[in-house]
Amino acid sequence: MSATSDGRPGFELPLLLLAGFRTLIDELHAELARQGHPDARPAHGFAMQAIGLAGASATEVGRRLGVSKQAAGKTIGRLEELGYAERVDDPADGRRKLVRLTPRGVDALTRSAVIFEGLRSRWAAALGADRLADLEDSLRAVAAPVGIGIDTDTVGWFAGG
Amino acid sequence: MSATSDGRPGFELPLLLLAGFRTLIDELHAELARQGHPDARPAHGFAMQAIGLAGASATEVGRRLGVSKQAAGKTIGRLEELGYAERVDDPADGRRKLVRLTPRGVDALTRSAVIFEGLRSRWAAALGADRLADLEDSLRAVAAPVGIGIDTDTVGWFAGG
DNA sequence: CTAAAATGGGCAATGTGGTTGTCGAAATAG
DNA sequence: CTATTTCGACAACCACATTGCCCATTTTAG
Repeated sequence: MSATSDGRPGFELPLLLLAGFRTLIDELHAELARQGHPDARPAHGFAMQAIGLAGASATEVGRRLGVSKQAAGKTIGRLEELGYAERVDDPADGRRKLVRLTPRGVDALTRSAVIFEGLRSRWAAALGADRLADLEDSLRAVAAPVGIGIDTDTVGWFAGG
Repeated sequence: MSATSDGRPGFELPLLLLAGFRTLIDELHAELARQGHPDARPAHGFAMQAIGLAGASATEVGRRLGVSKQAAGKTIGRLEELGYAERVDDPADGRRKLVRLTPRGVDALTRSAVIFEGLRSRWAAALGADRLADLEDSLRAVAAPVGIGIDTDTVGWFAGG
């Protein structure tokens, strides 16, 4: 039997993946808001992840996120305004400015990791640990690889800048 | 053993879901571009889905997409420019304007459905039909429900307008 | 039937994010 | 010491979303 004849319309699959993603991110941010980070947005989380605990240059952040350095610079500026990151001059290179997470930024990142673990545990409890592991394995097999430095040009990608 | 101790970091799950979604949508649009719709964007597809073959009012489209009527109106304007939709006065209600897909819009929607079926078949071949079905079942169980009228305020949701 | 309320659609202003182009300052290559 | 490359930022512009406001029309209330 063909894979298209088992009664599941093909367009449902992307919707389910998106719904799963959104569910996790929404719950993350709801919890993050409760824990003192009400103004953190998904885009900020990805950017902070790209900055990392070690810090990085704006260009490097852009590279990790898969966006232009200008876009990265703007997002970093936003994180600065929100108190999540700061820019300091690189003593070794007068052109560069090292972007570092503030303690508040580190706190947000740390809490996010904990919350994500909790959410995954919830899914594991609902589905069974092996079914969840299988789901992850499956996605890893068919989806384009995701690294630590994610691809987060999701906004522009979706809207089509 | 706890679900958090099986070596899989929690933050990978949302990334995998996003990667899966993006993979499908990217491949859809690559194929759509080959088939005569090079300027169709993901957002347009969702909007056309919301308009549907029967047509709808701008307000209704906004409701289905989960965005304001102004936002829906602007997206519809965009679809008009691209030749995918058209606005006609509703003879029964002078306030309303019925948004309808043009033949080109219907073509894009029809082709999308076919392409999605093909993509799902590819996944089924790679994973096995039952593993894919199980993946869908799992997501259906833990993710917020997705209807026909999807939630596509994904852009603003992500960026935080 | 007329006046008030609700509804549909569009305009304007604003916010967030992304893009390309450009430019000055600093590092590096020759 | 020049020439090129790289970093970071500014400007202009696009796409999408939001809220506030306004006008036309339909519906509902009195």
